[in-house]
Order: sequence, then C-alpha cells, then structure tokens
Amino acid sequence: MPRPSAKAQAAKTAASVGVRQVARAAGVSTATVSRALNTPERVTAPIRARVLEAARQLNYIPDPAARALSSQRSYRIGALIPTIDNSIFARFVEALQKRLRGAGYGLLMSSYEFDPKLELEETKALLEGGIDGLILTGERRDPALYDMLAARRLPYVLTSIYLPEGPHPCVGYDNRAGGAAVARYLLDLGHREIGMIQGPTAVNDRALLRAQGVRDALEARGVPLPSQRVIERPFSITDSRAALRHLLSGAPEITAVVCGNDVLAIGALLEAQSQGLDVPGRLSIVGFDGLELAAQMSPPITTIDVHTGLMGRNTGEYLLARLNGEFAPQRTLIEASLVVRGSSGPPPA
Amino acid sequence: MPRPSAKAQAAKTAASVGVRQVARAAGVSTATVSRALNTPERVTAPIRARVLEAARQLNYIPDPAARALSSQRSYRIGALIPTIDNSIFARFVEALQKRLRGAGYGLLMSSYEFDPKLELEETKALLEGGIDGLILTGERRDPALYDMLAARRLPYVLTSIYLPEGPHPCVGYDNRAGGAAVARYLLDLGHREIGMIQGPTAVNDRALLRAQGVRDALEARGVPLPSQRVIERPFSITDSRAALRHLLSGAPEITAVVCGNDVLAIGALLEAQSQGLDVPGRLSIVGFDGLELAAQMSPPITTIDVHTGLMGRNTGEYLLARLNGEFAPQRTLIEASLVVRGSSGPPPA
DNA sequence: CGGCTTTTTGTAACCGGTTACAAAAACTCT
DNA sequence: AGAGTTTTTGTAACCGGTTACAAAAAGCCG
Repeated sequence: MPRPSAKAQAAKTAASVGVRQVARAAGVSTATVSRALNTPERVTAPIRARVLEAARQLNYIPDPAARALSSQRSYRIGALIPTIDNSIFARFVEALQKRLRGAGYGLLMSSYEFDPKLELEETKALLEGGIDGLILTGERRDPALYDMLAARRLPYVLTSIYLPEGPHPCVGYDNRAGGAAVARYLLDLGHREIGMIQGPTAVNDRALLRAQGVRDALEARGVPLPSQRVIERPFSITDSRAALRHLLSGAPEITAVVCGNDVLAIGALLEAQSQGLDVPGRLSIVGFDGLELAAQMSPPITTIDVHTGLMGRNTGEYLLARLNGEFAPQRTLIEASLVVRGSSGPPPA
Repeated sequence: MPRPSAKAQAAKTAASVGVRQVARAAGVSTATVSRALNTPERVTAPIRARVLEAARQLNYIPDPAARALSSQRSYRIGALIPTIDNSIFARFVEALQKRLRGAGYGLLMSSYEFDPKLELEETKALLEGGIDGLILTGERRDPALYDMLAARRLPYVLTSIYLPEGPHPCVGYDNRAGGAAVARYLLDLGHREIGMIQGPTAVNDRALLRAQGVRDALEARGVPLPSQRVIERPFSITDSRAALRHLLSGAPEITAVVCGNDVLAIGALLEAQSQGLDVPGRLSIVGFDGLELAAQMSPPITTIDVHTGLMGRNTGEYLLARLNGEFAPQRTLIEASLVVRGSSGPPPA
C-alpha cells in the first residue's frame, strides 16, 4: 500500500520552496537561513552569501502567515480614517503608507464615516484580523475602544489632534490654536459681524476644538458670536451651501464666515457666488485644512494648512519606533499655518 | 532542576486562550471546536452550543496568523488604486470594503499615483504580505505584474474598465461608449468647434478609451478634432486650468470642451469663470465620473455618472465568489449614464 | 436484531517559519 | 598549549490553528 508516501508526495509536489529547501541547498540549518535573512549580522559573511544565493536561485519567498505565527507579529498596521471622501486624508495616507512600506509593514485602512459605532466595529475587525499597531483620528470615541487596545497592549497613536496632556500618544496639529488664528486674522481685517459653519462637534473633537478656538479669539476681543450665527453641518458641499443660505437669511449683516474645514468653505463660496455676492468684497470666507481645490477656486480660499503629509510620515515614524522598542516621543506637534488668499479681505465700508 | 517546567509555565502564563482551552472547557476535541466555529453544520446542535458558549465565556479570539497558516488563506484582499486623491475612488472603496468585511475579509489598499513601476512594486509587496485576491484598475500595465499573478494563480479582477474580450476578468463600465455619449450629446446641441482636455493616455487606458470614444463620435458625424484642440494633462485642477488657458489661446473658436474626468472639468470651469467666460453661454464644459463636487459647482457640471459604489460591491462579489469556488461571471458591465446639468448648452448663435 | 451505511467526533500530523538552548568553533590570554 | 570566554551554527520545540484519517456513534433495512 503506497498510501503514506503518496500523500507525502502530493504534499511535496504542491509545496513551494520553504526555509527547509533553502537550508538544504545552502548546506546549512533552517535556523541559519532564518538568521541570514532577518538578522544578517548574526551570521558570518561567507555563509550569509551562500544562503542569500540559494534563496535567490530558488526564488524563495517567506510565507507571511508562518512568519506572523512564529514571530507573533503580523507586520500590519491598521488605520481608522473618518472618511476617505476628503482628499485631506489622501496625502496623509500616502505619506504614512510610504513610510510603513519602507519598513516592511502593510497598511490596513478602514473608514467609518464619522459613526462611532462603526468605528468600534471596524476596530474589532482590524484587531481580529491581526495588526501590530493602530492609527486613530482624534481623541473622543467609545471608551470600549480604548479598553480593547489596553487589553491587548496594542501600540496606537492619535492623529489630526495635539493633546498637551492625557494618556494617549498623538501626532497632530493644534486645532484650537488654528481656529483662533483664523478668527484673529478676520478681526485684524476689521470684521466684527462674523458667522461660523462648523463641522459635527458631537462626534468630531477636531471640529469642536476649531470652533472653540474661534470663540476664544472673538471673546478675547469682545466680539460676540450669537448662536444664530453658528450653524453645524456635516462636511459636505451640499450641506454647506444650504448652511450659508440659512446663515445669510438669519443674519444678513455678517461680513465674514469661518468654516470648519475647506470642504465647507468651498460650499460656502459656491453658494455665495451663485447668490451673486462678491467674495471677498461683500463676504469673506475662510476654511481649514489646505486642500488643493481650495487654492484653485476663484477666488482662492484663505485657510489653515495642516501639513498632513508631514503628519503621515511622523505617525509612521512613531509607530515603527514603538514596535522596535525604540524611544518615541509621546506627543508630536505638527505646524499649522495660516495661508492668506483671495477669499478674505476687509469688510465692506 | 525545574527547567522545562519553568519554561512551560512561562509560556502558559503568557498564552491567551486558544482552541485547546476552549476544547477543554467544552469537553470536546480541538477539531470539534474548529468545526463548531467554521462549519457549524458539521456538528450536532448540543455540542455546537457547548462550544460556542465556552468560546464566549473564555472570550476566545482565533489567532489570524495561525488560521492563515493552516488554512492557507489570509482572508485579505489587496486593491491597487491609482490615487486616493480623487473621491471617485472613495465610494468605490467604501462599497468594496463593506462587502468584503461582511464576508470576513480585510482590504489592503495601495495607491501608486499612476506610476507603473510603483504599481509593480506595490503589487509585489502585497503578494509578499499575503493576500487571497487582488483588485486592479484598468488593463494596461507592466506584463510582469500579470506574470506574477499567474505564477501564483492568484484570483484578481480589473475594475473601472469593461473588456468585451481578453483573458482578464473585469467589473467596470465602458469608457469608450461614455466618451462617445458625451460627444454625441454636444453634437446634438449643435456644437461643431470642440476641444478636449484628456487624461494621461500613455499610462491610463481609461483616459485613452474615453478620448477614443469622443473621436469615434466626432468622426462618425464628420466633425474634425485637430490635434491642437486636444491637450493631455494629469488629473489635477491646476493642470486643467492651465490646459484650458492654452486651449483657448490656440483655438479661441471652440464652443465646447470635453474633459477626461470631473477633476479636469472642474478646473476648466474655474478657469473659464476666472476669465469671465460665460458657461455654458460662451463655452460648454462636460466631465466624466460623477463627483459630488461637479454637481455642486455653479453651474453644475454635465458628466457621465459611472456608479462606482455599485462597481465596488460587484467587485467584492466577484472575488468572494471566486474564492469560494462558486461561479462568477467573467465580465460585469456597470452602467454609465449621461447626467445633463447646467455647464452645457447650445453653442452661441 | 445483526450487518451495512452514514454521520459525528477525536487523534495527531501539519502549515512554514522563528528561536531557546546546546554544541561546536573561534578567539583570548597567561 | 590549554583553560576560559565569546561567537557561530545546529537541533528541535513551538506558535495556534485546520484537517486527513480513524474510530465511534447513529441510522437504516430486511
């Protein structure tokens, strides 16, 4: 009965090259092959050369699952992005991915459309799929999520936000200071009748901080911001256009509108123009983020550039350092700079 | 010497719950646990209940690496997207991800910025990271990439393109027909002096097909499209604005511009407006893709809606079917529909 | 009710790497 | 040269699931 051999045969035929094959070809042990590939400095030069040559000749590709199982590392990083439907995340993800790829890590990205429940679910799915680290956006979220991370001791980092204190590592910019900066800029131009179209503050702490920054600055100069001049809307052009209509009908005296991000600002600009309002002559509009499109509108939109490419690189840097057991600063502040363009100017005389 | 036991001890302490623990708790074998979780119908109801209860109580989470190693499946799908900096891919990816997640698959997305070399590299990285299937955009690319897929027998599918024949499975729309449709629409309006701002045809077969469709339609009606009325540019607002300037200076008589996608159309519209040209009175502008932003511009832009959400779902569907050994149609045509809006009208009298 | 088929469950090998530990080799120094 | 130390290499266990095969249990039928 040729049973067992037949089975072994079949298995062998299907099997591709593994460490054992490479080891045999190079005349060394499997341990040496593994070392030659992963920690080359722990193997003498001639042997290393033999192994690498054998691996090359056999066209050896390590099995990622086997590696993950035995090393207890998946070489995968998860990233939770509120939505990919905003190109502000494009540069971030691109830079992040580039940094991680260079270190042998893959990126698993999920979006949750600003829905905390979905965020929790996606996190669960990422954890169960096996990741070595996680990237989150902002701080506020279901505490259960942080519990899960703690239970697994999973390295993570918050982005798009800078927290001067608290337990969470972060790489991001100061939303509140940014909000204050645009508000001060408008005040300095002479605006006193100011309105605001803010993002969804309940589920988005960046939107909340930006709005608070604006309030801070206005309050400091004694300029009021009554609630009927503040409208909260999701980040969409359509919603923003409706918001501006509403704002102007309720408070036609306003001369400037601060928008929670550039998407809202673009919507506001389009609406103002289709109403025949001169921007910035009649109405100044300022945004936040630094989208390419904002710069290309007519007039180009004044905004806060938050340098998300830089943030992406630094975020990758942070996680890689943590995963390698190296030092990584708990907080990294990304500069955010006011970019003055044509959509803002002095109020009408 | 308590050596071995000490070691075992340490290992056990660190170890979290696995199939063995669950099996012991439920009073069954590890095989039964595995079956109860993965193929519940192969286990009697009472035993299944016991196992599931034990797993729940112990808070058991299967190790994805171990599962991948022994089942030879990573439960991961790779997707290569030209760029995430175009929200047309946002809906696609979102829908795709939703479908895959629902079936227990994670999505590894990479972008390559329309660079074929980078695309090849990213593919290699994805393959070496372990994926069960791959999603590509368009057909034309380095043949080495297809070779790699063939060598591994990796299921894959092309998207954003529909190929009536050829070896590759695809889920996508007919770019050429779409291009012809917009051109015919303009012809029907009475336009005879038509220009085109097309995408990078050398590295992007969708852009090429769209342009060909336009040429087809014009030729069929005997309307010329001389080369000085065709400009090729990368998909960016900035480039598109420059392109329109150039086009109008070289051929001021044109009354309509066909754009390779909505990003180009938006740029063209912005440029036309900042030159004080009436759209559509003086110049009609049409795009391709169906971005939200295009619909929100003033005037809203006439375009071809390619239903990428639907495409995403169908793409997921296709790969899942293939991975489960079920039947999956080799080609799926996604409808693309002309959406007439305010940016187009009859030529000036 | 005994023999035969079908279904359910258990045992243990296996996936393909990594790494603890031991053995061997190379190096140091008196 | 030989004892002691350090470095290099090999052996084999291990990671935590899945699954082939065998054994046991259940179902069927004359």
